[in-house]
Amino acid sequence: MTLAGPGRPRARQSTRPGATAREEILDAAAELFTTQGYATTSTRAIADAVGMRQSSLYHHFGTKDDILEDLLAGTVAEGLAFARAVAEVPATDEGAASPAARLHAVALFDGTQLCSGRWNVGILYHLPEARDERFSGFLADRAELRGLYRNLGAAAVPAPLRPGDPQHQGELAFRLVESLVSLRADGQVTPASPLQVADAAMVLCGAGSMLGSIRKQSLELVDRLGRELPHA
Amino acid sequence: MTLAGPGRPRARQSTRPGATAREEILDAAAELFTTQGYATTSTRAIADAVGMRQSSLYHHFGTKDDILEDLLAGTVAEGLAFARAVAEVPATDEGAASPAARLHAVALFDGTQLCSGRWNVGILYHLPEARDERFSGFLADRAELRGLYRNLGAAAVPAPLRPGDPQHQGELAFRLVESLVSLRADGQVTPASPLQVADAAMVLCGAGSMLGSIRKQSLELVDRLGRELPHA
DNA sequence: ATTATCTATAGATCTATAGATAATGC
DNA sequence: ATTATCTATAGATCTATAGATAATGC
Repeated sequence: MTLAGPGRPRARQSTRPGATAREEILDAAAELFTTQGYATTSTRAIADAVGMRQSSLYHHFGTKDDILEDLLAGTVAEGLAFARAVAEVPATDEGAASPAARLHAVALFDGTQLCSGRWNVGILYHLPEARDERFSGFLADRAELRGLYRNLGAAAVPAPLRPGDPQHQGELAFRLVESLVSLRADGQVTPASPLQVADAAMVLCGAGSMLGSIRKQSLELVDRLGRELPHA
Repeated sequence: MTLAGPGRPRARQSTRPGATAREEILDAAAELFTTQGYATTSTRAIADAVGMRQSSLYHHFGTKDDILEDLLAGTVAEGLAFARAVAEVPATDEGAASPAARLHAVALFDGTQLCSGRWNVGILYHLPEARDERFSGFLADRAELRGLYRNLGAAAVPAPLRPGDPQHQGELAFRLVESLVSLRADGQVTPASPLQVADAAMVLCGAGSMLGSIRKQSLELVDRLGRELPHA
């Protein structure tokens, strides 16, 4: 393995996935940020993990913050797009999208995403740094997603079961899905976890007895709308 | 306000709560670690917040890690002590401690703690740094607490309602309680939140219809055992 | 000319230690 | 003598920039 000389385009034989150097950097950063934290991870550590020099990172990203911003954006974008699509499905064709089934579908889609990536990127939400105004784009997306959960919850739960805040169950559903992040961090996720969590959200909404039909509608929604999503 | 000269014991007139310098440091560190993160918070920033010099911190703590360790220990200790006590309450006196009521009580106690401190210290669990082996004492306590939730859940849920992992509902209850941390971080906690979450855990355990009597037993447990706890 | 890398480094931290100083308590 | 503070600093980072170099593509 010949060392790349100055200026010579690096021989891209890294074991790290990614078609471009930029993607390799994002993958390495995802690994390091999620396992060691943002401030603790130096740009040098990222560069080492990719096999380039620290300063070379700056050809691909303006600042270290830009790397985190990119990762954060990547984690909500698809889930938000799916939730928007679900919220807009017309309710009136052959009854194929009850409010409860919509919420189930959103939870299932989100949960599956949180459990399936190479790294547990959902953990980035929990970084204190992520709450900074620098990342307001990400924060706005996440707030919008949370709002969609709340609205779906309000529509799904029959009025007598929701005293006080009508969006309470939706909020809990959102949090339950996000808890997959901690579950995964503790090594407790199984392939069944996303479905279990989506089901649990239904139970919280008082729809536990209708799980059979809800699941069927939900899977159909995930299948149909998931395919239509612009893929990253 | 005269500046303290070298060696002169600092005039302790800080607005920060704490009878001793050590407690003031812990309070300042709790504020900064929870809002800005661990690595991002310099020992200088902590010292400034307390009104002393950076190096003076090292009279009270050996290293920066020791400060975090102290805070982490403080956040689980009481909850774990309570959960242990609840698990050991004899079940046979006048039926005053059904498994469901025990789980409810533990969730309610924990949740109340997570929502009530001056700072949202539960967020420290989410710091990637906290998962490091350096803090194995804290990690072991937290794992034990999680185990107690799981056992209580298994005892509370009637067998036909728990296919697969018998401790699944207990695990979800644990996560639901912890989600109060994120809820609080997003400014969504109300005084009712801990009870709502404990109730939700009951619904997940299929005990929603017995909430009335469970709540009554739970409050009694919290009241009685909470008073007996060695107070920090 | 453009792209992707390199070497070298400025400038700003940050943690922890060494040693001085003054008040307190015996 | 002990305690709690201070000043000063060593030594190790860390981020981002400047400028050189070589391959590529027009």
